[in-house]
Amino acid sequence: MAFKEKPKIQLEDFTDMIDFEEKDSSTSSDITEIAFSQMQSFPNHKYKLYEGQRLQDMIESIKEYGIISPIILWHNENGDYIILSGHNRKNAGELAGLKKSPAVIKTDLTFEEAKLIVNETNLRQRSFTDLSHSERAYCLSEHYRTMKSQGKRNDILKDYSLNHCVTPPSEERLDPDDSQENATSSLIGTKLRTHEKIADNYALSKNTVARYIRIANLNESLMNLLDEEKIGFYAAYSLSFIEDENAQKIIAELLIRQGDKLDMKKADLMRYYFDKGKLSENMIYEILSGAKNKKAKSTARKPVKIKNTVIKRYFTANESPKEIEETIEKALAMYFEVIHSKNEAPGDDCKTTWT
DNA sequence: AGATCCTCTTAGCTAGCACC
DNA sequence: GGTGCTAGCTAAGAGGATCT
Repeated sequence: MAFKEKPKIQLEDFTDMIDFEEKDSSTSSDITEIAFSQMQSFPNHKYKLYEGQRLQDMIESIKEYGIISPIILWHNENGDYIILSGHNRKNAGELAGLKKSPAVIKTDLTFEEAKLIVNETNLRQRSFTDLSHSERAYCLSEHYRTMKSQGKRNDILKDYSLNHCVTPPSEERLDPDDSQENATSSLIGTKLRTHEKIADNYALSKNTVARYIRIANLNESLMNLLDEEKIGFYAAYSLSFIEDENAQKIIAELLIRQGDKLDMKKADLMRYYFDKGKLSENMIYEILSGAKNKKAKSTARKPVKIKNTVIKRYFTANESPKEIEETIEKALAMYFEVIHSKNEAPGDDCKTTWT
């Protein structure tokens, strides 16, 4: 599929993506009726369709009232009608026995713009916390990539908002006085701290955003296992460093076959052996089965712990850990000074023994 | 920016103890 | 011996701080 190149627009932050200011009058927005058979899913659509009660409710609603909110379609250069917003409505509509749906047809979009609309409309229908880990990873990595590459399209989102009677998540995003700010962003100094800006938008820490973006590197099978909680979030993060398609495939297959949950320890171990170039299929099997459960001994000294009963013997409850640490350090300095002076003392052969 | 380290919280497990 | 409570330990999950 060939996508047209459009001049790049710099994007400062998330508010830029959902600026409702009408800027592009070349895009048609009339509502028309399109047969479901003509509609195609967006390529690599990562958002899962409703299931269970939610789907049933949607089908019942469509049977009673029909599809009230038009599906947004992208009529691309190949003449295809690609769904930007409305995968669930199409699915439920078909199950309700309908053959067609009202639709808003969009033309003159780049693939990146289309993808941006898919992400944003999905986020407006469902809150971020409702999304599965894989959907969050996809959404954040796309958001990150878009902010890095820049570009936006506001008119479609305006249409979407009008057609769906959606209140934007934040007043700030719709503030008409803010239009200049929300429009194409300035060219200087706005690409810094991308993770932090994204983190602010989703109420996450920047580290969590970075972890989700890494997790987006996992293959589909591992993503599904993550969503099914067969892999912990942090275990998935460790696996994301295993940037080998075949290794990821083997891990997923073995996990599915064994039906076990992959914990952080095993995931860390796999990453460790991958980094050393020793993560063979056999090694993966051994790690998952528990036969291989320890990294090679580290040469780094392990931290020394002092039991609470010892601490209580020498320190009061008022003394902070820092004060205790300082006192222990001074005591050790005195101890080694005594040892040193005794060893140096002339004619003194006997060494002090400490028990 | 990305990776790693460190710290805090929580849950699960175990040992020790008192009581019946 | 069985039961219940408590304290202590460990590992995992989560997020902030720091390093490269």
